[in-house]
Amino acid sequence: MSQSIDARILTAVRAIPRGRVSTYGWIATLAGFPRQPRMVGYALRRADEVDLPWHRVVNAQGGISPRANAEWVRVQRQRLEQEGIRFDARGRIDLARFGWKGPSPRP
DNA sequence: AACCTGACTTGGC
DNA sequence: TGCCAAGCCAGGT
Repeated sequence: MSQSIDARILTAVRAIPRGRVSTYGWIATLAGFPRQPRMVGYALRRADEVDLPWHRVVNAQGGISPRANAEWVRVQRQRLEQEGIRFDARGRIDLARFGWKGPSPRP
């Protein structure tokens, strides 16, 4: 296909439903790049798309990954809480409850 | 054109 | 539990 890696990753990110979260690893797999979660982070870092729900992507522990500008970490948590997502005392999300691994119907 | 740097995950001690 | 190495793309200097 002629789509760039970034484009495919961003497409997968856009599919995450509101009120749910996905991980770098899951998104990588959905985009067709299993075992390359770093690519997801890199793509998001470069992304400038305004409507992209980047805040719904968290790390495998259900936590928000640190980045250069710590300000965005706060923004991300705030946005997730607005969507009804709960954080535990350690600042982590219960992936078994809020995690979204793909378009397959959730039981 | 080489070199550096970033939103990660997993397996092995 | 925790630290380490490997896997590996793009854009900026």
